[in-house]
Amino acid sequence: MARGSFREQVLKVREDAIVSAVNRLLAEKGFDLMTVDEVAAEVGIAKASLYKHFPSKEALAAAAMVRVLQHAATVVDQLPAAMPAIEKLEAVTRWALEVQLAGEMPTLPSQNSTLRAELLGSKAYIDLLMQVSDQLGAWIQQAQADGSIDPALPPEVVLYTIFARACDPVPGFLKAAGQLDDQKIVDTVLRICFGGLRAR
Amino acid sequence: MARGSFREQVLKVREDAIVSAVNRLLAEKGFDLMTVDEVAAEVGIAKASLYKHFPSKEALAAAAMVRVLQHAATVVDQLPAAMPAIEKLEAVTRWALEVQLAGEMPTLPSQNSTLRAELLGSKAYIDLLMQVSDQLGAWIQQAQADGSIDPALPPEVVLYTIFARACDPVPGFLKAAGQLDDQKIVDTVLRICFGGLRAR
DNA sequence: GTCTATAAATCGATAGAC
DNA sequence: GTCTATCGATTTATAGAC
Repeated sequence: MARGSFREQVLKVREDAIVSAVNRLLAEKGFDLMTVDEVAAEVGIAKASLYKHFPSKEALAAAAMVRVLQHAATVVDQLPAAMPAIEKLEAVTRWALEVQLAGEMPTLPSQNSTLRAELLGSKAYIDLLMQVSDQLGAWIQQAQADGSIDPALPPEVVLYTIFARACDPVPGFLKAAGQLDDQKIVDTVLRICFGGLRAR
Repeated sequence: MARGSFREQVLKVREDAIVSAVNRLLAEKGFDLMTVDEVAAEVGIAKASLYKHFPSKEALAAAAMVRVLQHAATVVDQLPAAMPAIEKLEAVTRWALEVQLAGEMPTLPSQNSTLRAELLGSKAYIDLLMQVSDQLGAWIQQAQADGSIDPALPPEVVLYTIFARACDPVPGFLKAAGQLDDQKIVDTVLRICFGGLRAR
């Protein structure tokens, strides 16, 4: 029925607005310093209303992580199939650095056990994480086979190193220092990640 | 007078114990999740007594950061003068990775403004930070001059990249994954930092 | 200086009216 | 579902006795 569908759409739009606010606040101050009051204020609704949509602060954070993983999965899917594996890996890493530098990459503390439990209990999160990890893992294998990535490196170290660019503090520090523009920061950090500090 | 000196020593030992507890807790759960109650409990004194030694939670964290910087300064000072600059940089980075992997590297959130103010207001912290940064900066300049570090990289990016190894999440994830022992983790992360992911 | 006890503020979460 | 108002728990920090 059209009326119900419309109301569902309104609900969807509101929840999108909530997740956007959570995403921004997570990127800006992290999970611990983000308060539910702030989220409600940014969306422009009462805190109690917020809890009608999401049952807990952890669920809010999980929703933001699911959405950023959806973005990542889209980026991964839309890379040209003909592109060499190493370039695909660089492209995804570049995307993560750009999102982070734009202040739109949500960051979660890996120590918080309550939050960990919520994430591990979210099927959407786990599925997306595995989907992205599997695709990156296949490219890493290819890149090591064709000799573009050092075959001596354990593949999971390569994967973690790429994932870690999403929460690398270096781009933020460089931006705060103000000497380099965003483009140069992304280029340099990407270059160091794949090429290392040593000269070639 | 001996009596006063003795009591001062007792005080010093107690404050060392406090800073050690703070150091461990900061490494384990970070600033936000560390509570002053926990610190007091770990030291075995009442919270009010703790506040007689340090005026705030931020001051506790700053004291831990000063001590780890003192350690870093010692490590930097004791490297053989004849060692090539690039090897000195690698040695310092290795030390930071080992300390972090041992769960003894205190980590602070860079977003917390109250904490930032406390650190920037601590002369001991600023002096040590500049001392270590200057020494590393000189080595970076040497290494770029002799061609062992890519001269195209902005020196401050190299410095930040090395500093960031102290809070790199990759070693912890690899340890949690359980596939590699500590030695191998440090070697691999160090190799990636200086050599990059790409094959040579 | 160390303790017990508590103040003061914040935060996650909920009750209940509409 | 949205609101106002508030609970209950936690946390930083302090008062005051010894």
